Amino acid sequence: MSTDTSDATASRVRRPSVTDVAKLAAVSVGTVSNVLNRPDRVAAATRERVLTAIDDLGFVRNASARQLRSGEITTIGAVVLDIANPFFTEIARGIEDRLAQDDLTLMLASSDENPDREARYLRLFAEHGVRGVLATPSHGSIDALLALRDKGIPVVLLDHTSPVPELSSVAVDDVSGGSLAIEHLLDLGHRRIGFINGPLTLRQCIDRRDGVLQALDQRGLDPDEVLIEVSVDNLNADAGDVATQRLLARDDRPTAIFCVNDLTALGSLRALREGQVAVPEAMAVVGYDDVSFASMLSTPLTSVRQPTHTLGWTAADILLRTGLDDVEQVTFTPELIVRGSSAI
Amino acid sequence: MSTDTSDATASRVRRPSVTDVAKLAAVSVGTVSNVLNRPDRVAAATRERVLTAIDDLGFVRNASARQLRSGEITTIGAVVLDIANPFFTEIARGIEDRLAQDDLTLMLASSDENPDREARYLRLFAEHGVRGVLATPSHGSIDALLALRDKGIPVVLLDHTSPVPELSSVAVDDVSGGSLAIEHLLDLGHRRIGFINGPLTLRQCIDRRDGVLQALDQRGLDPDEVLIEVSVDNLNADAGDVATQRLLARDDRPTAIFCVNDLTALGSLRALREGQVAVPEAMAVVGYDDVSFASMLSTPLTSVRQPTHTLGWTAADILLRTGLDDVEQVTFTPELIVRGSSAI
DNA sequence: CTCACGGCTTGAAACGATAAACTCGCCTCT
DNA sequence: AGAGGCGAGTTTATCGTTTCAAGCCGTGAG
Repeated sequence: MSTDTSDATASRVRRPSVTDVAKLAAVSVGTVSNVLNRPDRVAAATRERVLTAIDDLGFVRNASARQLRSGEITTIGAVVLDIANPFFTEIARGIEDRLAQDDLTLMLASSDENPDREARYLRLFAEHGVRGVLATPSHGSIDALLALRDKGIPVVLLDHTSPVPELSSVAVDDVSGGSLAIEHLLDLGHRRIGFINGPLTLRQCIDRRDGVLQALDQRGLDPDEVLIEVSVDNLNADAGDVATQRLLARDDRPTAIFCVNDLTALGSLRALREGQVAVPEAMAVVGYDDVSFASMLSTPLTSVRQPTHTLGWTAADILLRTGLDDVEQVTFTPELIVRGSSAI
Repeated sequence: MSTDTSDATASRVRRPSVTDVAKLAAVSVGTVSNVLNRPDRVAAATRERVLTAIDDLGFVRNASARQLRSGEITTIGAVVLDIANPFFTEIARGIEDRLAQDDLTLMLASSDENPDREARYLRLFAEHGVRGVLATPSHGSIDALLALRDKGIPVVLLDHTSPVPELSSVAVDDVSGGSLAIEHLLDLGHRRIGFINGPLTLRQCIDRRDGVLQALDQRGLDPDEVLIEVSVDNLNADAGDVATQRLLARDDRPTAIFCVNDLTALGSLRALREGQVAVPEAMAVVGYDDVSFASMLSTPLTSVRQPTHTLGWTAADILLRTGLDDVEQVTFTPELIVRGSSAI
């Protein structure tokens, strides 16, 4: 029995290589390579022999050696802000679907809005020589991405309009999304509005805020009077919960809250329920992203919808179509979905 | 402008290699390699010179060549059933967190319950020579996973008790989870219960069903009388919606529904709302997974909670700790979280 | 004065797969 | 009959990195 194990172990020590296959099939390595890559150049009988040998040995191509020699690459890398956020998994899905068309694989990583983590993944991708990178940049990582591009790795920004002309990007117009949300609340008559925003190091947060301010400006309203801004570090439910509690504790409690994304809004709704604040009667809530469950919440959530799947698909498509040769900057337009959390 | 582009392209043709660095720093390639891997063996002055050269050239290690020569591997692969399902993204998170401790990277892929897709990813992982594989097997893929293990790639099954003694696995006891759910409904007095289950090719679906049947048996109830089984192909909201409509159309409409996962339950709740069926008064609903938003739904969802993050973390931990040397099969116990969708 | 030693560096041989160049019969065409 | 072409294989250089035996050189012990 112990013999069994050690035998098995021994046979596992080294993966069989083309040389082993060649030996067993009594041909040269070149022929094995031909069977693998240009089967039509090999006589049927020989091909059969080689294939049997491959089967017998359990041979699997070594991707490293293959890539080293041929330079052919089948992987592309993507860094998103948070893999636990449905918004990003839907994007990932869009990416995967586009890549599958070309038989490519996705290396998916989550930066957690942490520039160090993002940098680490970008380095890793570069070392692996990925065919290209899709990234939702966090603060200050544009330079790293430009450097990547200069090294010959095509980059497409995800959910982020490129701040420089050299990078392709796919984004949703978050400024107009921010306007959409706040105008809706203003139309409903709200004049004290809480705005739970994420760190202003994130482009999404900056833009949505700009949209909010623009809309106020257009109506001649003073942001200092209308808006109560609360900032959170993470764009998740817990952060939204805490921020909402802060808003509720204030003397000048707002009558509406605009949350920078749906996860935050989820937490906000939780805090409101626990604080026994009626939604939308005592407090209207608007979220952003329109994640799949937004319509199913205790109070269906009004939210700004973005074409997530299309976003990912398009980003991958631009990457594969243009490579380094061209720059394309696409912006989609968001749409407000009004539900029970704001309208009565 | 077009000149700009072509210039840039030209400079990108070849990535700088250790040889280039060595030349610039006027040392041998061996020294460069030492700076990279065993910096303490290199004199400080030399090390500085090499590091500057690396910086100047923008040198990035070639992971393929590195892996080819040294055999050292920093990637592990994971195939889950559906990356859009929060249950699996939480698992992925657990995996990532464990891997980060050892500075390893995750290649995450989604099989969509499609054995061909799964097989393709497994092959890809094998070619890349990953350090190990975590997989939520779909129907019939156990053999492929055993073959992988025989090739020297450690495998840990994810959310799946190993049917064979050779494979490590991390799972939640879905049989007892199924019992938990159905006993809860029986305790509430329900005697006609709809059971929206996924394909019986999925182990999760089989086990939860077994748990249901066991619980009925234990109470001396006849499954044929109590249970109305409806089968869906996909474990998502739309499938749950359609299945629920089918249940509602029946003459012997049930008074409760047990959905095999929360996404299905989400769809079920949607159908019930649209059909104007009061939950839980006219229809109790129990889900499975306790995804993050289960508590926030229009009717907070009773669900069977699983330790998702821990599941992923443990799977990765077993993989890294034991490798091929040992087999560990861990089973966690699920927990019923009762909420408004079942209790009045 | 020699020799051994230790710190630092070098140079060349791998790793596994690929592709270009080449060999060797054999057939066809002029 | 000789040139040329073709099909089926083989040989071999090569990708970029790591590793390892070997070399160099100054120092302290014998």
